[in-house]
Amino acid sequence: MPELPEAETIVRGLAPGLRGTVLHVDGILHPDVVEGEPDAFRRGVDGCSVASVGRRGKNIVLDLAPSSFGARPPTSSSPAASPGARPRSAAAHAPILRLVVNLGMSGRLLLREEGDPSPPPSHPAVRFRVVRDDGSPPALLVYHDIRRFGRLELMDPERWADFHARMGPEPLGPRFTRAALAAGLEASRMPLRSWLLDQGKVAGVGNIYASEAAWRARIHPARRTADIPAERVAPLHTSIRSVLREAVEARGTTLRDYRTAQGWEGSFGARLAVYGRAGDPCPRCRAPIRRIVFSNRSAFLCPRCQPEEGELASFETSAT
DNA sequence: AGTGTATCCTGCAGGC
DNA sequence: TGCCTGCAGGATACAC
Repeated sequence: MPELPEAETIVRGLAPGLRGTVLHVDGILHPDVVEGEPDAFRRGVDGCSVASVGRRGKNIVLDLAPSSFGARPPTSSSPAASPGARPRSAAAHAPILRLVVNLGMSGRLLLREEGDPSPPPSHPAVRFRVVRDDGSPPALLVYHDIRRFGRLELMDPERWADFHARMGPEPLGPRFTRAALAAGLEASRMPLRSWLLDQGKVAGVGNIYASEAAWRARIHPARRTADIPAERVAPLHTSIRSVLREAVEARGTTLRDYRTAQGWEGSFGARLAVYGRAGDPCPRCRAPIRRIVFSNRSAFLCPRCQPEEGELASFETSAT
């Protein structure tokens, strides 16, 4: 479900309330969402402070460091804490663990402050206590996931380096240049939609924004990337970035399950041009939007704006 | 190299 | 109302 804009929105919602706090695993209600041994996960997380909250592709990343005020007893690798020491001083040279959260199709990360009147999450999978050193009451960080396709993994620096290296450039970052995109497209025979969904090619695009970007760039989603004309690469580059940026500004797209860290819905759904709109008129040319299926997943396009250009392949289509 | 298929799981919408 | 089928924003392993 959640793609880059949704993950980015969650990160922005979590960061102010999580940075500098100490985490304790309060309960692992569904061990299947935790990568590896649940006990090891719990021991690794307990007592760590959150140095920063970030994102890589669709993944939410909490940088963890041994805390100077948490319950974790001092060890040979974490110098004894003096009372009142700031957490970040201990973090400076400590090996950083990373808690990487992939939300799958229906995952949510909800930060619930003490006294929050909203009803408790219906499908909690992992709960964390969020402890602050300013005397304020602890909050609750809940990983909620109806379908449990999401994963929480605690990564050491070596595992993180491998994970990071296997992922393509951030589409909103400086490495994702027009030239890099052109080279990547030319080197592959994949259909454009499959290429965009491949996290090793570019990190963070999912099925919604792949359809939207292809529509903006007027390229058929099944077009082989190596066959995309050179003059369409710049529009595609612009389209990928603009649709992701606009979706971030709108706090993401809520179709069903996605919520921000505060439990709110994203508003970009109202601005989708083609995704989920089979039969509706194309916002550009009024031709009916078409749904096609390939690689076992839906794609949406305007048959007039995004012609197949001689591709022999035919696709199962429907008007609804 | 790239595709189709199956798998993990639950909930919901639509057809009958 | 109830049952059945298909579908869903992701990622991976497998055979071909």
